[in-house]
Amino acid sequence: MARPPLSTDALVATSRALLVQGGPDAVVVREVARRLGVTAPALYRHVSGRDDLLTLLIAACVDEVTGVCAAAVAACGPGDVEGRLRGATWAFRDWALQHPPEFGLVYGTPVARYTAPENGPTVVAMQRFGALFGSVFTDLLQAGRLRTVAEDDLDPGLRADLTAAAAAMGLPMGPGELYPFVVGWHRMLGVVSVEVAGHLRWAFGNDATTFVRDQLDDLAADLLVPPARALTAARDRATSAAPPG
Amino acid sequence: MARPPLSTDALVATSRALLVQGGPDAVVVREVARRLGVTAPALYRHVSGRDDLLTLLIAACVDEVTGVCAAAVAACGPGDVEGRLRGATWAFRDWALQHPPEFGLVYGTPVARYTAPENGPTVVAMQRFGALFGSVFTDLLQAGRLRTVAEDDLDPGLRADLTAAAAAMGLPMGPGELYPFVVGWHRMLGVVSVEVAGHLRWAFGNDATTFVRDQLDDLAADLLVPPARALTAARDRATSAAPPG
DNA sequence: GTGAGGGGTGAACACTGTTCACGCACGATA
DNA sequence: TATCGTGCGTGAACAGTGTTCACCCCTCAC
Repeated sequence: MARPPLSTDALVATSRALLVQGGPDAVVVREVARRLGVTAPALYRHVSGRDDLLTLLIAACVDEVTGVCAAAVAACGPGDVEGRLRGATWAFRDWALQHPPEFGLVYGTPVARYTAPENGPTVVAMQRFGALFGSVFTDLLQAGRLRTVAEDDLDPGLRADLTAAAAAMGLPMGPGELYPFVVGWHRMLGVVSVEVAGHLRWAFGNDATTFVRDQLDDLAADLLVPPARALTAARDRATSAAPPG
Repeated sequence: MARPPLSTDALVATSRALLVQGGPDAVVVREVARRLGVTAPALYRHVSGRDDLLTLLIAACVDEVTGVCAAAVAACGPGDVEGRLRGATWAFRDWALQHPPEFGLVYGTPVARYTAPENGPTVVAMQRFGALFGSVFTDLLQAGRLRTVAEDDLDPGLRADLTAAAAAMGLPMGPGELYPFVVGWHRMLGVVSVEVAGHLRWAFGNDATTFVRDQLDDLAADLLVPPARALTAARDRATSAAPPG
């Protein structure tokens, strides 16, 4: 009886099922093999070891969360830059809450002894994810809705880091414009991490949704310029960049 | 040759050394025993298993971080309530950054398959930790420096949760007064978690200190009432609580 | 002196990741 | 057609893990 060949997708799906069921320690080479109707050494023909399995799994999860965030962004009207930010943020939080083991694997405490391969699938997946949020913020910037920071107000070391980071990511942003992007990423990831890890249970039991929504709303309020002022801000940008005439 | 008896402290210290050196997976019963000049089954006379070892280790780490935060609080002048908040916050962040494995064990992604024993040493240690920050916030409140929120502005479910939580912790605070406490804890833990986990490296390499200081300063600014206004706020509280006469 | 028990020992069991020699079945080639 | 090479599987094995078991020794109380 011909067995269909082991596909990478099947390896990842099986590993993920184990991860969901029992945490990272439960993704065990022999069990993955067993579920695929095969013995453990067979997996080593397709994957270099358990770490490689985790690498593929992490990359798949990052791709998935990138997908749901991208869908939320795409669902917004063409001019609704604020909706894109809020949609992507909430999509990220929802995915995290619905997939705690996967979230923990990707964004939680680094897995012991595991280090992602340089320029491997995980880092390119992470770059795609970063690019998505980068596009949301560049849209905000172009619409004049991003509350930027004056370069002179930035600590010189910070300014240098931000300039380098923007260049590395290929984002058309100055340091004072990348700053709110980093703040947004940092605070959003923090808010979601703490919720998913359950460190709010002492206050809100098993459902901190309304509190977390408040927190993410506050974050958006800190990052965004209200639409009214945005008009003049956008005009200012336009006139300073290319004087009319 | 008489061997000194195995002390719990020795078990914890040895386990912690292994944790620091190689992450949670490296705290291995046989190796702990080996380093104590004993075989593995001997440990089971003092500890019920590996989970018990982790429980003791987590509790010890929580006690340690509680200690450094308490020291920072104690170092402030008697009236310096703002200094207490900033000192405790920064002490927490410093401890976390200097002890990433311990921080990850305590505040990171929950360890797979490990669940803290109900009312065990870890939860009482956590309660001591919570009580310390609770005292900082009650001091802020009494000094009129805490930016509270009006009860009517709180979602009813949120208000109920906060009321219950304040009662459970024995804090003399209404829901609108506990709210900034929860916000402070949530955002501080998020900020520190993300930094320690290294999820800021893409922007700041290995030293995000100045950025994180900015973030914690912003948090303090959101939580605190400036001293000038605090005078009138404190007077308002005093008069409404106990009219002079 | 004798019994009780705290606290150690080696052996064993069922797991884990990983490697090794082996073998089967296929397609290309002489 | 006969033969080779190779992709892909197998069972056995090794070193390591947490944990339990029967055993034993040393000390202390009576």
